[in-house]
Amino acid sequence: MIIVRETTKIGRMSRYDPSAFPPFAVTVDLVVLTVRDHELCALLVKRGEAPFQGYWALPGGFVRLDEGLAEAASRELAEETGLRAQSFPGSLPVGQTPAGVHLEQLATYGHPQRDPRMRVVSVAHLVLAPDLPSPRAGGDASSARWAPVSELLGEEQCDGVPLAFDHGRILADGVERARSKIEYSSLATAFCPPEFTVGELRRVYEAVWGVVLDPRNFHRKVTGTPGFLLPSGGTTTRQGGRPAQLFTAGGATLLNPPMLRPEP
Amino acid sequence: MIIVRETTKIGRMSRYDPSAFPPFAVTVDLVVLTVRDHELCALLVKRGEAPFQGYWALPGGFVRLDEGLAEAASRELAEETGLRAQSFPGSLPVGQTPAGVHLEQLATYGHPQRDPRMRVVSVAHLVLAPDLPSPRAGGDASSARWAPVSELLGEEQCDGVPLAFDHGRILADGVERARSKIEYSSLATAFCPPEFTVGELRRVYEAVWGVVLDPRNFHRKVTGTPGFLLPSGGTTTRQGGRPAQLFTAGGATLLNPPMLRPEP
DNA sequence: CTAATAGTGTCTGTGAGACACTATGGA
DNA sequence: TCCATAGTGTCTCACAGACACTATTAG
Repeated sequence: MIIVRETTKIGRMSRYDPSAFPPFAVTVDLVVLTVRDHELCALLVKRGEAPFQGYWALPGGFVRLDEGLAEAASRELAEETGLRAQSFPGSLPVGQTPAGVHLEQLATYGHPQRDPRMRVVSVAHLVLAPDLPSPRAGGDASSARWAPVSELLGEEQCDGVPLAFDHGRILADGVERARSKIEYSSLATAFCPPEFTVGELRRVYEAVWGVVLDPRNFHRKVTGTPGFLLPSGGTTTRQGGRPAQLFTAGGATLLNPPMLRPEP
Repeated sequence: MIIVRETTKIGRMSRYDPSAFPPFAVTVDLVVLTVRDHELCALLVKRGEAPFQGYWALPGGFVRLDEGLAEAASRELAEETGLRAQSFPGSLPVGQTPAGVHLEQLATYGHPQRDPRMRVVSVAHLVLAPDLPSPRAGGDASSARWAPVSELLGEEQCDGVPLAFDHGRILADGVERARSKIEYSSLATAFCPPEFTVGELRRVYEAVWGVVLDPRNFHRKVTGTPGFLLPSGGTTTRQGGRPAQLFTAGGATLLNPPMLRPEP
């Protein structure tokens, strides 16, 4: 039987007795990814207090008792970067602003010893943003930076030092989510400014996947997928060469057939 | 034991002050899916106490302070069904027993009002199991049942009554995860007994997707994908007709190219 | 025999990858 | 002029879907 009424034993209490339950702290952590200078980068903040004082960590913070998880992630994002990401209910919490900043729940990490001081369960969220001017962390610019994920992954370290807590694993999971999700969705446009060229979108795929794609086949593929790109009418030569058409993200979210990530 | 010292300033406390944090209850809920009689079914338990007394709900329970999330899900699964699912660390917590029972984290649900009594954050997990004899809920068989998801979804109700809490949405998310994951992984074998035929595997796909697949093309596809199926040598006529080769699940987890789910 | 399922072979259309070729700007 | 990038056309191979046909059991 599931129900036990003794409230003294934390591990064996009634399943839904509201007066006695094991108390957890719940936080949100953010994997904020962008493409800068042909490289996939993640936002890191420097910890100012123990434990892991002086280590780089993912931005995040406590969930308040009166706010939802996506709401908390959104608030932390705004507090630490000034970005605004709108969340709305859906099949798995996913949000996207008109500007293209994308927020979705990633996974939850709750190993009993992941925080040495107390039992913390962290609901990690993934944010995909276009290239941003420069990070600010609550006004303190020196304690936040964009770090290329290639330096962070593999060894899971930053300047030779691992990230705080289990943030190396969370970051790796977030990067893998982003890499696989741009295969079958139009999410790569979240890394682009409101108007972008096919070449700029291709460079996003190349940076996220770390590969080189054939420009001609890529062009044929993305312009031939209905709903992926909407021509905005204008052109630009900001990449040099022949003027390129400008596009905005189309309404389609799922790409069928998907973009294929080349094998190693 | 963790003590909350400052209960007055819940919303504005220091990010990592261990002596003061908003206290949450953390639970795991389980979306346990199986294929019975050509139908995708989910395990439900009947609630014996308020709120939602008498309603059907997903199995689940509190996470203990000394166990991880997958561990808690595993324990609840064993307590409520007798199944054993092994969990191990990986990119997003995923586990699979030799017998094929598969456990993975699904998503986390933490709307402030999802439980009317207190603030509960629930980490939902997805379990895929082969057809099982009959459910038992801690020995109380009358309070657990397999319900076809077709009756539960769409209207998100059961016998005309919705599931307790937000379990209708959690179930819908779990079913969608299962439906999409058998496209590009060999996870459909988790619904099969240790040895199975190509026809039995095809009926799993048909039940989960709710479609009819061409037996010849399906056979060519799955037997032609390296690492998906391993011939076990034996044959069976349990489905009638010509004896069919028996297979076990191969080592491959990702199918490339994927199985294609037919359009409506 | 018939019924049922298992398994193979063949054709066709779609689309990805490779790559030649043309188009249009700037230095 | 050269050089860079944009964009089109064409060929080939892989593979999904449709479906004819054979194989092997039970009844």
